[in-house]
Amino acid sequence: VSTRSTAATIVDVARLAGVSIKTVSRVVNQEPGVHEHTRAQVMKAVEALRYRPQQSARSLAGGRSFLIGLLYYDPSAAFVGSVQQGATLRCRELGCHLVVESLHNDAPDLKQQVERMVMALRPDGMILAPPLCDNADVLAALSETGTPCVQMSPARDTPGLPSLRMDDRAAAAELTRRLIERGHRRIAFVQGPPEQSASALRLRGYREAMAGAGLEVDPAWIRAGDFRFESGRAAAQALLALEPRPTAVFASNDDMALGVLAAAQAQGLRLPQALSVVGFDDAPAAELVWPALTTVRQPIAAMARLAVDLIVQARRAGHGGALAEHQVLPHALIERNSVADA
Amino acid sequence: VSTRSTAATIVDVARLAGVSIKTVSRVVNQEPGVHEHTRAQVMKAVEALRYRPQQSARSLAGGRSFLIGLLYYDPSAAFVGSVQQGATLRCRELGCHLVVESLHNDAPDLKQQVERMVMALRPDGMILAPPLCDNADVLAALSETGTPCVQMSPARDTPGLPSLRMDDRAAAAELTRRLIERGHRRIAFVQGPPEQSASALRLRGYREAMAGAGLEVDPAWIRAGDFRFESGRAAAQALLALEPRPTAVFASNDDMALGVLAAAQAQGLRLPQALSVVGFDDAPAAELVWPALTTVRQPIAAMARLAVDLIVQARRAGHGGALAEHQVLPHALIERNSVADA
DNA sequence: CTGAAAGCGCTTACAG
DNA sequence: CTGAAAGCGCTTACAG
Repeated sequence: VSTRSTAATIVDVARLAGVSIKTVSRVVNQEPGVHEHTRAQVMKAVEALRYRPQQSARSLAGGRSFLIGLLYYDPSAAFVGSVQQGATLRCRELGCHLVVESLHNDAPDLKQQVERMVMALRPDGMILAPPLCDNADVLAALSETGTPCVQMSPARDTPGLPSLRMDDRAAAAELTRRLIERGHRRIAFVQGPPEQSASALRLRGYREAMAGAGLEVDPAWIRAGDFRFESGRAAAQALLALEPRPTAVFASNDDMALGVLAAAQAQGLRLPQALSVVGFDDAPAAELVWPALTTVRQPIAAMARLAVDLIVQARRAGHGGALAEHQVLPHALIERNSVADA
Repeated sequence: VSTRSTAATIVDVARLAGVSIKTVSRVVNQEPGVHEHTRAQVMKAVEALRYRPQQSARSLAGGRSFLIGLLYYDPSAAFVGSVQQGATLRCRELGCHLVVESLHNDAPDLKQQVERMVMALRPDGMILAPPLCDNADVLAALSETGTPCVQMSPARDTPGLPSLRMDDRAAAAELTRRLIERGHRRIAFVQGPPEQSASALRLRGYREAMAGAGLEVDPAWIRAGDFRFESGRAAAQALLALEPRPTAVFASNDDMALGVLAAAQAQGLRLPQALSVVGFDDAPAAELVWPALTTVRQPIAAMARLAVDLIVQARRAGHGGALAEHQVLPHALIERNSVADA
């Protein structure tokens, strides 16, 4: 015997409270202009019947679905996991729900896939994780269907398209300065892939800090990488062969930093004394290795919450309500055990 | 100018195709009993108008929401990520969508939270990741609301509650046998936490394989752990102090195996020659370390797809349609570089 | 093989 | 401050 068929509707509540369904609707949606006594009466009926408004009916009648979409490409990326976590929590607080969709960034029918989802679900808004947030097809589908969306850490800002990010350049500079404070002078740098905007920004921050401390950067210290473990390992092998050897390595992300750690340990170096290593992202693995990685924590949870807030606000303001633009959120330096004095 | 307000409805399609909306509905839902010519006509109109049926209207009228819920606790768990990935992909193929919800396993109002979600969304079914799949409040809320659900790797099976899992015991035995084949005799084992059912099963598999090869298990080789990195490291420190030293360590999961690796390397051991290590789970980090971990890959993607299939089938069979019960899916041994000949 | 009618459970726009 | 009416876009159950 399913309780489903017997679940209370707005009519049941109205009857029990002795009011019209319109009044119940007002109370449930916290609209103003209801007598306090009436409101209490209705709430009592709501509790007694355990009434919960049904999303599909509200959506059909009201044009708001209480659904927020999260579009992402790489599900294993720590970034995406944190975005999702932050977004679901905020959604619960605001009474909406998160629908997730994993899409290939280079799928030929990507635009159609997005269109299909949007037309079926009519989400109140979409959160776009990188790199999908920079995908022209995705943005076109969303724009054509009039779906509000928020870009998370996009490669570049688009006028009229709200985006949330941290300051990669500033964080990289800070991290580099921390290394310098610990006495390091020969600090190597492993870059991220050129197609990701964060790569250049982090490198710029590093250079800025080095220059600010009056330190020359030997071009041999700068190695290419692709944000993956292997590239970090390869870069470290080259760096460790240098004479004199760098005393510290700044890897543009944690996965590569793990590669640097592995390469150094394979050569029998005692860490962190023989080589200091820092990463970026505060990936889950960052504290699962030895030495635990000093790194930068992105304000992803805060960004995700804000994204949900922006969408809900825009919805309240009516369709096409303009979202606030381009915000930069504060990051945090996480100091662990991978840095020693030079 | 939002395209939303002008999106085609079933009425538009019916008019263009010169049929009733009921016929359009039949074609769109692939119901039998429509003349081939009529079907083609309707499809043409659907394409021309780019018509997509709206979830909320279908849900309200038909009692199927095309929404599937995924309930999980720890978002950073690799298991959950894989489940989600497999589920979203299958959902897309079947025309439904995945709504995710992160819940604290010990939240006081857990039951209400689940109830609230279910009453609002009326999902066609729920996928329950561990440890939530064993939570009495969650199961009660789902059962009371008549929501079909599938347990992923539950601690124990419940009659009438469908579950999907792998054979932990068999996999652990296989992995142990592989170690034995490589010449290892003194194989240590790091346990998982006692409250997780997989812990006991993996230990049993290990013991079984050892006994099968006629090898005695020294009680000192069995160390307690809690599935976390640190516990693996601590266990390894104790094991490496043994005389004679074990030549291989079977850690009950990858995170602990990483800890074993770290402890061994901290003592200057050359891996994998001086110590073979195997894990369990094939976590993302398993191939990000050196030596890359030999481990067991759970059939999570297959489990997730199956879970979606079961829910969709049950829905087609009508409310409360019974789901198939208790299936065990095949796993895979992933051999990398962390095992050397003894 | 096809369609006219009723209704799912809400919100909107309008009155009073 | 409150309510009666209409309608959102579909599917169900029933005819023919």
